[in-house]
Amino acid sequence: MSTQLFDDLNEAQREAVLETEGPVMVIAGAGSGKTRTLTYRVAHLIEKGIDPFNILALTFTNKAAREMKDRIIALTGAEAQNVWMGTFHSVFARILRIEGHRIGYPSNFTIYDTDDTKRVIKNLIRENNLDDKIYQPGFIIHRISAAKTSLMSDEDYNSNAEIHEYDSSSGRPLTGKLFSQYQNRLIRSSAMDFDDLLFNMNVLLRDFPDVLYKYQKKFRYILVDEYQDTNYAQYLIIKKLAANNENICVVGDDAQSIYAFRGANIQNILNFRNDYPDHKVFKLEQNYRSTKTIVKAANAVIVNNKNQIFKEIWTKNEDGSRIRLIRAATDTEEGNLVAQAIFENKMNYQLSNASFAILYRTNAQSRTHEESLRKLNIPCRIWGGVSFYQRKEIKDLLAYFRLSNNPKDEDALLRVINYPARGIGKTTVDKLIVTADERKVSIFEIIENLPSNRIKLPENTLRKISDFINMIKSFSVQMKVRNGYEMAKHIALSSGLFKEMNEDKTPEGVSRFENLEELLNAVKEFSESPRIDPETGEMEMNAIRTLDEFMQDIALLTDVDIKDAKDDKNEDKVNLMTVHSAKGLEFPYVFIVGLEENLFPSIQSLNSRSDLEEERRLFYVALTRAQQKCTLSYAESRYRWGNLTMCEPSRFISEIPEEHIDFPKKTSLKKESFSIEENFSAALPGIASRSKKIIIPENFQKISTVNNSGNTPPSYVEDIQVGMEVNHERFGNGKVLNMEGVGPNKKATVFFQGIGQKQLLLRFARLRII
DNA sequence: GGAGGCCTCGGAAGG
DNA sequence: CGAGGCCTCC
Repeated sequence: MSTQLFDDLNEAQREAVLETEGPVMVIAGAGSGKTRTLTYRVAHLIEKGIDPFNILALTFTNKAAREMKDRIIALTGAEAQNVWMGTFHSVFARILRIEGHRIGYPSNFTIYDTDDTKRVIKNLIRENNLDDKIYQPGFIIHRISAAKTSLMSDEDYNSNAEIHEYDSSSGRPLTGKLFSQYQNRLIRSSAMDFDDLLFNMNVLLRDFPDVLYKYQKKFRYILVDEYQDTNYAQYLIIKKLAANNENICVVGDDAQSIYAFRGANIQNILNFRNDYPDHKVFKLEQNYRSTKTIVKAANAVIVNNKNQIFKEIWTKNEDGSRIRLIRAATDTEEGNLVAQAIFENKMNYQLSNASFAILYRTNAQSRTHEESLRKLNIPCRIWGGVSFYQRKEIKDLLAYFRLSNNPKDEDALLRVINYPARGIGKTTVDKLIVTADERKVSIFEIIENLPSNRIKLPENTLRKISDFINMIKSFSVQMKVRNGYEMAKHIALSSGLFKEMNEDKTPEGVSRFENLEELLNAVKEFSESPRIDPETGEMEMNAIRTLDEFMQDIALLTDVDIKDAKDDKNEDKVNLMTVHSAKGLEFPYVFIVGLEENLFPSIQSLNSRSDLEEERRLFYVALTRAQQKCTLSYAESRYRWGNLTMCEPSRFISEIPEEHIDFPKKTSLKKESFSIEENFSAALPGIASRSKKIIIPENFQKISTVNNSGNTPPSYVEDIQVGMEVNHERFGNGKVLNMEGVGPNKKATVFFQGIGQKQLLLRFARLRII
């Protein structure tokens, strides 16, 4: 196997694999075989006789970890299962479950995700009677997260004069107080948020020399993927763990750093040479993925960034076809043209659907493309978006699991104490919160001993609370011993959640119910898998897998990690995803859509140069996903939140040298625009009065009415009928030809024909007339 | 205490 | 547009 192992590598890759001792930095350009190098490096270590238990490999996504592990197992055999490989968060959560008792955390602590955090912060803002316009939850969360990431505790935060000055001058002097309250609430809930996992890991390594020593000894070889995306807290953990052996290998590409917004510090990779003076650097510059055209175009774009490590990406691959640019009149047309291009390529070259990817800047763009593809009967899969685990029904059931696993978990308790409704209302809950705050214990501890706590509540309410708590207590006891799937089903039934969901027969309700079943399926699959002892690596075939075991890392999972019963991932479908989630992937044919100023680059990035550089790196990542062909597209007008806006093509398009890109020949639209508000009024009296002014371009084939009237069913629709005459100054007289889906909460579509071949589409979506 | 109407306001990205 | 929150009414 060894010979084969090295035959598969080029010289730079081989050197990076063989240099196992001492600090090593691998600068890996896009498509240069980075994963292969990392995989083979670990395989080589195992072949050399290093115990897999002594190898720590950190990645950024669960998917990357899983794929790498599978490949290593394929190379070296099953013992590679024992390599400590996972995301920073999952590996440190695992360690914190073992060592956390030293800093006051039980091993069953709950991990709060961003939604949970947001709920807690919102509650605190309300309890403090603060104005959430000034104390915006998002802002407070960002301040707290940034502090934790730079290893600043709430005490540090509150005793720092400069910070206090900053918060005061921005009108939020109580930010530090909220930080402390938030932290107290987490601690009394036995919970950590994502930042705490990294923060507390640092505390452990800082304050407990024996822990530091234990893990330094254990992790003799450390590998870090995507090093350019590490933040300070992560950087410091790695540095401490590696301090003794210094067998550390970091792999990254500064040109693909796209997570500065969440604290990733590109300086970590730039400073590696200072941290480890004896380091060796290997640059992987040969691209195996893309055509010459794509590589050159990407190089020409990224060269516009000031901040970067010099490297020259090149390829032996063929020239390939030029990059194509699609210009569309509207977002809908963009979707149709892209779908059509996919259809044609598919037919002409006999390609599978999975050869195609549509990459966009924001998830909101996915819908148009999904619809366009469906019209041509091309199946597609949308990656990411609203995560499975963020759906309300899933969070609710998980909250029951969480609460049973850790009754101190206040966020879980508040979520389900009255859902499904059991007569424990807001007034009661507020009373409980106040009492818990006064006595500095968790709400569960208060309601566990309601009589002795002498809280004045009606007899009826007391009984309801006591029923609830007995139910949770019984769950708690059972969940440690019963089979996980049985237990999950039991909770879903006796909590009343299943019944609640099952009664809703609307399509949304049915889908929610199916989601719950899917979660149960995930538990089932887990319950049926063999248990692997984390210490010895041995498989225990007959061990009962319980629900509290399942709950360990649930907050760290994303929807990509759950096996979707309704959608086999091997099915042949076109891939739709954001550029961020496309990182690390490659496709023969890539479409980068929505290339408009204010969208890609995003409007928020345009104020500072560093943000714009990150957007450019993002575009670079998008381009370098393509193996064979790359097509760019933009629309000249786009609906955003119901408003039609005019768009300019992205500046990034013009950064591609003309020799590599085909511009569309004909101008499809003139740049002028006009308002048709008055004409609307004339044509359809009463409607335009409630419509926002809309601007449509000349020669425009489709327009929609726009309104902001909320979710009220249209009551007027009878006023517009098929056959009705409409007058339009520009398009002439027409007739309403068709109306679809008229009715409460539905969209009414009205077609009418104007002069010549033009057709106007009016969409009266939930329009209200006074 | 709860359901549902009505209005406001946001607007990216992952563990 | 649509999620979330407030407010009213039952």
